[in-house]
Amino acid sequence: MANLNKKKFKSEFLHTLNDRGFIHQTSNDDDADHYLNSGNAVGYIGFDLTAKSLHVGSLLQIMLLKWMQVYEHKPIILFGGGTTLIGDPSGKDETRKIIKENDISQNEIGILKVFKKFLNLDKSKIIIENNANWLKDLNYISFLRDYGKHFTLNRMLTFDSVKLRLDREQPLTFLEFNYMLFQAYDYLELFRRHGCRVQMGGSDQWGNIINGIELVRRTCKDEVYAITTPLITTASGTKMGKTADGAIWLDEDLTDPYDFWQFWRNTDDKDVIRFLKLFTDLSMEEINRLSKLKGEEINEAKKILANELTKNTHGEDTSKKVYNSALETFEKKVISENLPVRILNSSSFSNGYGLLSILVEVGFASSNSDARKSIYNGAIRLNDINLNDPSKVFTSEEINGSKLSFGKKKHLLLRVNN
RNA sequence: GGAGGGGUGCCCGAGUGGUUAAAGGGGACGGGCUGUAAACCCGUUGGCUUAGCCUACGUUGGUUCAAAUCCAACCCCCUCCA
Repeated sequence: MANLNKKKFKSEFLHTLNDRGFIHQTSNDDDADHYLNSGNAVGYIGFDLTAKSLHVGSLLQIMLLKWMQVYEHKPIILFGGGTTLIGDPSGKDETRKIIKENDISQNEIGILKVFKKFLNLDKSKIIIENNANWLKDLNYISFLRDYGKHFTLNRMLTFDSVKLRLDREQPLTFLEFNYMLFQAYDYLELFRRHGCRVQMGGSDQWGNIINGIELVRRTCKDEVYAITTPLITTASGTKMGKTADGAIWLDEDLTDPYDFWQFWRNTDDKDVIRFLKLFTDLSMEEINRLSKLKGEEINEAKKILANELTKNTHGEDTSKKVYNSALETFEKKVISENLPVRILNSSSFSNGYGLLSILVEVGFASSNSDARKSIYNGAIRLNDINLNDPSKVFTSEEINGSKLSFGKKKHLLLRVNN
């Protein structure tokens, strides 16, 4: 692979991607650059339908599609309605749970909702496909005869997705082993149907994509390309987008916009500039300016990161609101009316509002024991006053409208519902 | 099908009859210091009506005053042989 940092791309699309740190590997980059320079290129990214929405781990791929639209290429969103029935073994060290077909179609609806926030879904600007359309009715024998003959086990066994399982002594079923054939076939279908010549994806998709390129080459004698993005980890080495409370979703019903904003605000110093390049569309000039900030000033860049992302994901009004609540809570140190509200149902607290029960109810503790431990650790405050008596019982008046805090960063407004 | 090795808490990994809710490390969370950062120091990390009790070391039975530790059967994984 060429040294991409020094590489000059002619196409604006690849140039921008390279500048902003999106590119991990490309296949045949001179030809790909030429193709993407000619305007109206077609490129796709596949999305599994394994969850009811997308989280920030998918944001990088969404941004790729967005940059395609910016440079007037035509992106394809490929929903893996068919492949999700199998489960991609890439990067997984254990077999995926089998997902029901009904859930898969529900998931598609939720995921489409996310794309609507970031992309222009007008039919002239984007193609939305679902590989169930061609995979579900495939004839096994003819598929094997037509396409299976292009794949050798010798080669398939060398792919990382396979090796990982074998090395870790985890089972890899034949079902999953077939996944890569289907993804290769997807690329072929999209090439035939839409002239698609670019497939993008995370670096763990490299093997799958290369298989597709190979299949197109063998069956159509034509050249298509791969672009993979680096695996985004935080400075502390963890996978992007996971917190103790689970994934950070791009859906306000799954992750409160307040928490979404806080997630970005809490970015490690060393990650801020990289994330601004990857996850926002701020100009490089602006980002370069921010990269000169030092020490405490970096907090300004973090706020911009959080504001931009919240704006793009949840809209301008919501972004302003959660920004204000952060200012009030962390800088003015007042009880912000804009904090996430948790309603306590009076019927569940007929014996008074016991502290342990409240903590479990709002999700600050997983059990009463867990709540006790947090109290012991000095993590719990009500209106900024430390609570250290696990047997404390409040009246509804004491609780209603109060701010309950877990640690320094998690704050909720309590409301009592009669 | 045969021979051997192995299945321990979120993960890795000690533990071969009692003082083991289970060493150690990692991760995570909390406290301190800070800048809602990093690093560092300290604490927590099965559940409950918490000075006590209950459930736990692949599953099910058994031996024993006492089992993660011994025995039997079963399930799963790995290696070598067929």
